[in-house]
Order: sequence, then structure tokens, then C-alpha cells
Amino acid sequence: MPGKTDLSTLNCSLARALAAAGDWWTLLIVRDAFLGLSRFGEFRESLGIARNILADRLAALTAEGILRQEGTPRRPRYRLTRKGREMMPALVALMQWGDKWQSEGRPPMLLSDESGEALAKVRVTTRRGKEVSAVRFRPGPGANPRTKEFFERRARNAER
Amino acid sequence: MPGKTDLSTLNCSLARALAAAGDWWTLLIVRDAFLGLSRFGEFRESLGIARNILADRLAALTAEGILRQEGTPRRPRYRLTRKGREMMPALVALMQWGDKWQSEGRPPMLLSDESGEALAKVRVTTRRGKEVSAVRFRPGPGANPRTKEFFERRARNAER
DNA sequence: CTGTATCCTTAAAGATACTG
DNA sequence: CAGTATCTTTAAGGATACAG
Repeated sequence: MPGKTDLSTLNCSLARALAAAGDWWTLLIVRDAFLGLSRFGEFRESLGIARNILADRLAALTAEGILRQEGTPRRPRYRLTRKGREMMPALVALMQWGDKWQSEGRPPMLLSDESGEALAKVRVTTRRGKEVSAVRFRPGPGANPRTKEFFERRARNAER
Repeated sequence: MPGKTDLSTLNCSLARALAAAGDWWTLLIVRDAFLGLSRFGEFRESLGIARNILADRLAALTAEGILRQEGTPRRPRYRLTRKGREMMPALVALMQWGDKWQSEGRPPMLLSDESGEALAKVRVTTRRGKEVSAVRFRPGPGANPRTKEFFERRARNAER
């Protein structure tokens, strides 16, 4: 996390996503929650993270609405909310990239929890199902001046 | 980035992915590279990042094989390699999550660069095309003892 | 323009002791 | 067991001056 710059000002959904769940521990905690871990001690053991840091991240994730406390306050379980569960495509895509490009040994395999089948590679397609290999961006209706200016600049600079 | 812990030891493809490209600036640089930015100064202007930090990240991304220098060494362009381009599904999935859960105003829209069509939501499916809403994990052939033990522990703890 | 070299500040992470 | 409270360390990030 940069010392000064507040990335959430960057008017970019990626930056905002990273602001909410973008540090290492946070994503790994979410991964563990997908694995079924829910106890403070389970996360701690799994990640080897310091108590205070873990407490801080769990609180932040709860505040963000990615995790929710369940059960007794004295010994809560942390469970993924819908918002949290919907991070799955991003996590799976990241893992698959890591599998392919950063692994020598075989990593754990991903399986569907319902059917136990192996997962396909995550793909990006158009709404009509056509595979996409490159994307570009267009400012949305709510884009701020800075964003609009960025795209105009880009268009002009396309010359070279 | 945690001060001490080396996440790459965690024998998890997500951790390794994050170790390679997991800090805020790095992912945003990659995003900008997808947008077509390639010059030192372009990244700098786009992100408002300090010179030394940017130089460091570009070097790291180049060392990781995510970016590649092209053109003259005096004034290189930084372009995505195949490894870099294959981060697209993860980036798009993260952006879509950010769009849905972290945006009030409308963010830029993602379009296919070939057809200009809008993108579909990234989905996770089994190899036979069945939609997946939850995943579990199975240790791969190359899993280390620690990983295997983790999964055995998990299985035993499934009781509660 | 694209860096490198320094210096400085801050904050994130770890360790540890303690509490309900 | 699940935290909180301190304290310390480290390193990441920013600013700036300078170089090729």
C-alpha cells in the first residue's frame, strides 16, 4: 500500500477493487475463507500472520462487507458475504495465471464444489460469446473530468 | 507487502501470483499497459507515481517477464509479453467486481478491442461448461508436505 | 526523456505481553 | 480462543537533485 497516494481517487474500478481487497494478506484471507476456514485461529495458522494484523484485516474485510461475523461474538466465525463470494472469478483467474506462469511444482487443482469436476480456464468473452484477447476502455456516463481528459489525451496521442 | 513473510513460500498459486504482480502499483501499471501506455513518462503521468518507484516496478515487471523493453534503450517502450497479456482475465474479473461493488459513479466500460462489443461478465465453469458458484481445492501431484498436511487437517476438521 | 542516487517520512508488519 | 495494546523494526513510498 503506497504511503501517500490514495488509489481510490484514481476513478478506476481496478484501483477501487485493490483499495478494498488489494493487499496480500487480504486476498489470502479471502482465499482461505473460500477454502472453508472461518476461525481466527484457523486463518492464523494457515497464514502465519501476526495476531494484530489478522485482527485488523478481518475487521477491515467485515467493514467492507466482504466477510461477516457469525455465531457468538466471543468466538465468531468469519464467513464470506455475497460480495465476498463474487470475488471468486478474480481469485480463480489469478490462481490460474499463477499456476501457469509462476509454478514449477504442481499446485492444488481447482474443482467445482458441487460436481467435483475440474475447472475450465477462465475466459473473457463479449456478450455474444466471442472470445476476447484484447480489451479497450471507454469512459462511462459517470466518468469524472480527469478520466475523460485521460481518454481524449489517449486518442490524440494514438498518432505515436 | 508484508515486511517479513515471504509469501512465495506459501505453496499457493495465488500467493505466487501476488508475489509477482500483487502490489497496487504493479497491477495498475499492467492495466495501463493494456490501455496502450508504454512510455516511462506516460505511466508516470497516468499514475502520479514517484520516479524511483516506477523505475523499480518497471524493472521488476521486466525481470518477471510480464513486460518487455522495446525500441531504443535510451527511450524504451514497455510492452506486455504473452505472460503479461494473459493477466487479462484476472484484471477484467477484478475490474468487474470493482464495478459492481465499489463504484457509485459509472466507471469506464470494457469493450473488446477487436469488435468493440461490450464484455460479458467473467464466469467460472467446469470443463464441460457448467457454471460454478463454489470451488474447493485438491492438492496437486507436486504438492509439498505442508500443503498435503493442510488438506488432511482440513478433512479431519470438517466435523466442526 | 528516462532514469539513478539520496534522503526522509510514514506506515505496515512482527513480536510479545496482556485481557475477557 | 479471540482478540487488544505496545513497542520496535523495516521497508515502501515520496521528493528532489542530478546524470546520460
